[in-house]
Amino acid sequence: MTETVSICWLRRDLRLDDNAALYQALLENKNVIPLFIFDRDILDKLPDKSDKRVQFIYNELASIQLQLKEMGATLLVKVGDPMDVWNELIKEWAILSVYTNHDFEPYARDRDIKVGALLNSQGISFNTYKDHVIFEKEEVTKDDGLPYTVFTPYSRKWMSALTPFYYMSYPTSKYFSNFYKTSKQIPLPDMESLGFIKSYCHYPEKIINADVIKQYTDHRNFPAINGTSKLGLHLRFGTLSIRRLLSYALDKNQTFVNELIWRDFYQQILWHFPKVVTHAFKKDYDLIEWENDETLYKKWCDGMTGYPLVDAGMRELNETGFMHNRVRMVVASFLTKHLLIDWRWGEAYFAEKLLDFELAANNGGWQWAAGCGTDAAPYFRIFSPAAQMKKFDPQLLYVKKWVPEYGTDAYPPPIVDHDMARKRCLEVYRKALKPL
DNA sequence: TGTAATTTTAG
DNA sequence: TAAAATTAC
Repeated sequence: MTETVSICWLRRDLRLDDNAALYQALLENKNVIPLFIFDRDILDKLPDKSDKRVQFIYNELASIQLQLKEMGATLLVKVGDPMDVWNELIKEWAILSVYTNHDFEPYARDRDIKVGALLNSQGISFNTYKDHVIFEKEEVTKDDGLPYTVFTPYSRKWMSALTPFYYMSYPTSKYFSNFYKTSKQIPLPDMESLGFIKSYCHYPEKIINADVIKQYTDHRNFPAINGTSKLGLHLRFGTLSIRRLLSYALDKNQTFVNELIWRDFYQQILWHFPKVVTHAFKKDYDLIEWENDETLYKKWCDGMTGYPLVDAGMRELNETGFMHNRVRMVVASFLTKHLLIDWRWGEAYFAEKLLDFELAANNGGWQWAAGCGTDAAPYFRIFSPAAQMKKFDPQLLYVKKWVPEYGTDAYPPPIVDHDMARKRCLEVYRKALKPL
């Protein structure tokens, strides 16, 4: 191979449209090849071998492959440890430069430092871009340059810093002629060779629903209403550009925009405070003496707690890979505060089950619920599952959909008494946080 | 995006 | 006396 190529490494940005790294790659080069690496380290840790997110990635790659084929180009898909793969690629191709988008997770940061060093040592430039968020890293900080750890002032600064520059789409398609041209398509490895079983799943559509955005403020808290966008999966894997979604929502609904700001907020928290992956943001909270009762944990997982709203949420999650956000808060509060089970257990369960699982947001949400996170609910803010149900599912439409036996003998009695659990939680938290 | 107990206020 | 406001956790 004598002709040089440039590679655009896709990760959580599975689209050809409005993609920062791909735009730069195509603008500055000819012979651009998009690449995806199925990372064995990540795949092998997934306990469910029919994981629907792996299938989602696979489907999207197949779709990208098809789009490229129509242009006489191809996608390159590799399987293995990223460092091994890059060592191979260096031998297989005369690589001029590599382009990719930022990923703020500790594992990804470490990986990218290593890959960058390897490429640079071979005289190959490694160019990285912001794509996944509107503002990253130090772009929105307090006046003294320190990161915000409270949402409200962060969101104000975020809004005041926002100009169209930050949500303009990258016109990638203008430069599609710069893809590496080949008549022979490189086939995708099949799911079996990745160690997974093909699964068929109905994924939330990549459609911005005008009514949902318009009515978001009034409808978002009611799980029986289809009032949320369900776009989390597409934002997670970059099948929808955050810039396109923001520019659509910006003049329509600030409440919805705030949710997108929460997304940036937790990404920058993860960037500035990577220890949150394993530790409470407020470190005294790591002193809480969790009960960690495995039997109760199992009942929570299975939606058999005897609290209808909690059980409805867990059953929705188990069956669909989705849970309404209001209910996510309720089940998280219940696990940590009523059952006194370590928030990391709940975080791990969500990570396994949610199609829209995103480390930054999931970790932020769980630490918020447990009270130990940034801008977290004070520890004495304990949701009453019954009161939440009365407020947000007064007709029991959501509960009855997921817990049809509610109200019959078949439904289990509560696994803990609310009053007792509430008082116990206050005591246990107070004990750990006494020095405050 | 909290709840429950207690106190105050309107009528 | 019930609703509203306040307070404590």
